[in-house]
Amino acid sequence: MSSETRPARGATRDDVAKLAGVSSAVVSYVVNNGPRPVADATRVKVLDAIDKLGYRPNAAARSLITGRSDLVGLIVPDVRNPYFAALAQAVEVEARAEGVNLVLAQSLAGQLLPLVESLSGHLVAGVITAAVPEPEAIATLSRNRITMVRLSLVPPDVDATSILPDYYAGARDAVKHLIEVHGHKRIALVAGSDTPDRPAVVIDSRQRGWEDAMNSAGLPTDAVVRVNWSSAGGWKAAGLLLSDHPDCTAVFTMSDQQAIGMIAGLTGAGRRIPDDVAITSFDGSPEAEFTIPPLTTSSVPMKAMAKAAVEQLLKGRTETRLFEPGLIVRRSCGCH
Amino acid sequence: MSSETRPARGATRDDVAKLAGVSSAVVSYVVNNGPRPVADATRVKVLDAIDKLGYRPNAAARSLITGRSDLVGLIVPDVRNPYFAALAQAVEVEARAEGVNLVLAQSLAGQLLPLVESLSGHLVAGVITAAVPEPEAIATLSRNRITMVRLSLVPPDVDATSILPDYYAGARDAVKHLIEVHGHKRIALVAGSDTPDRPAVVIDSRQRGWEDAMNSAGLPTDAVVRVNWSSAGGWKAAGLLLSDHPDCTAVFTMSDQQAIGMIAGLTGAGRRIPDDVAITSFDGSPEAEFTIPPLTTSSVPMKAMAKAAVEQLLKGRTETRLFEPGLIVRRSCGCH
DNA sequence: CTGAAAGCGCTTACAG
DNA sequence: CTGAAAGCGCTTACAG
Repeated sequence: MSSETRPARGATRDDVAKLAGVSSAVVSYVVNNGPRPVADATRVKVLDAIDKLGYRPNAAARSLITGRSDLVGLIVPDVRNPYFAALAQAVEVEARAEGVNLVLAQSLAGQLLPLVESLSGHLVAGVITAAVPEPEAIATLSRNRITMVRLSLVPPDVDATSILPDYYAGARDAVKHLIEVHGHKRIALVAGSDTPDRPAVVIDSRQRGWEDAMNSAGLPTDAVVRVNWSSAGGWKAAGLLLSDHPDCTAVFTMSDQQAIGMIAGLTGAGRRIPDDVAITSFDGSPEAEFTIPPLTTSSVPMKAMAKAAVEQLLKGRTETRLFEPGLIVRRSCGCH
Repeated sequence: MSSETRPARGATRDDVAKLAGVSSAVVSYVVNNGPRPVADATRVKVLDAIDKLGYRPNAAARSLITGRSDLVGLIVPDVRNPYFAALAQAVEVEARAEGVNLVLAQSLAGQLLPLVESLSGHLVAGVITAAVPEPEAIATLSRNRITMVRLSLVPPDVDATSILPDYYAGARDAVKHLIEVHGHKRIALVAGSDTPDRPAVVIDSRQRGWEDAMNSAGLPTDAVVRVNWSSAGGWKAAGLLLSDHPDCTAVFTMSDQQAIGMIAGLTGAGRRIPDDVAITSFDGSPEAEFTIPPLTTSSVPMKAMAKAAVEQLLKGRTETRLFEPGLIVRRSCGCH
């Protein structure tokens, strides 16, 4: 199944029991704070022995008997993408706070099934995914009764536990800002796609947010550019915008990475931001503060979402929850 | 020790054995391709049964008996930092190629000891760290006979297995480029530090590379700015450069994140890059392509390093290896 | 080539 | 409050 290395045996529970002069069951009671009470004097002896021996419970033995582990799988497309890096960082922090170790798996444009199979063998307490799982992967998880939580994954399947930002409201409010505060009438949408050539399988709620904001103001929604969710995609979108929709005075990009590439592309083409083209984005990533000009963006409450995801997993809840982004206003939209 | 959820029991080896009409030992032989040979006809029966039952070996039971697991710990300060994200991505890919699952742990300016203790309990095959471990953490690992590989960690302790870029040569060559190709005479160093207020505990080899390049050319090495390894640090460095070393015509930054912040800071202050201040950096991160202007940077061969780190861990080797960065020339240094 | 059996380090009824 | 004992699902000598 895998390449592995040297054994790493340390003191066992029996060693501790012997040194403390108690039975090994008592050591368990102390280590786990139950399920039987232990006299204080006994507890002290055991704790001393544990300390003296540097004893760590063997997670494998514990897993074997309890049928679960303190492992949770996290699946992201690619941690190099700053959005997923932020997501992974937040989930790791929340998981650790709950005593859970995070197994990182990247789908990198591949199938999730092998990842999920590998994770199942570890009796993971559950899987948090920010990548789209194919039906086979979902089936494997459910066969092994492993909980799956979708984090920031659009769109949620029906019945699936999802923790996600309110993409719709965030996008709508950002576009409204461009319309109502800055008076723009021609605002393009830079949509994200993993397969830019083909139309999206489902409409991203951010697109609906943009459309509704435009429609409410009686503005046209014909200027749509669909590119990868990356800086390179945004760069490409800059070119498409200038050639296909030269009359647009503003843009809403679905991700900060796209906005970063777009700024580079537009600036390289001699356009000034926000004077020639105003930009508002979505994500709220830290690097949005250091673009030139600094980027106005809808900030996703990642920490709260990560916490909710870990909680759902551990508590076994299955409700879907929406988190409101907040617009961080900087110079790229024309403010200041 | 931790919050955990529902059991996830599936078919066991005995179920497979029963269905295939063989002993459970034979199932092991098939699953593990050894250590005993199995007749082809028998193997087929077993494989069929495995398939039919959706059987996955229980990693906990296997770990318990073999004393090791297919888990490897990866410790980074913070995955949100694009450099560590790139590192984590590369290590995850190489680990998975070897059938190994990566447990992500972030030190986030805290101690490594609790992370290491948590990992030890899982009989991890080893730990790869890009964060500085304190002596207690090192002791815990060695007590549990867990191999530690330091990846891109400066400076390596004596005797520790380290996989790192040739910081010295990379920095020296980058600075030489500024001197020899572009004729700069006053080149500042933006050094990194986790504690900018205090002097660095050890001299980063990148600093020595800068110094030696300057010294060889008979140039002064008094312009040093020490800031955090972040965009925010680079932004701050821009201010310090303009106030403390206004005569510098070029800068070598130790990390791309710092360069990104520095570009934003200098541009915000009305300086043109590379005309007023030329910049060369270190890392080779993807976003360096989308700064304005695009950033010249020494590219670290992360994939090769990650592969070497995983290999060292699994093979139990302990040599230290250096990897040569390559200078990616873009516009920030004055080229093109 | 195949199988019966011991044992990895734990947890948890159960009995005291 | 404490302990003896069964058993989680595997691997691997050992015997056949």
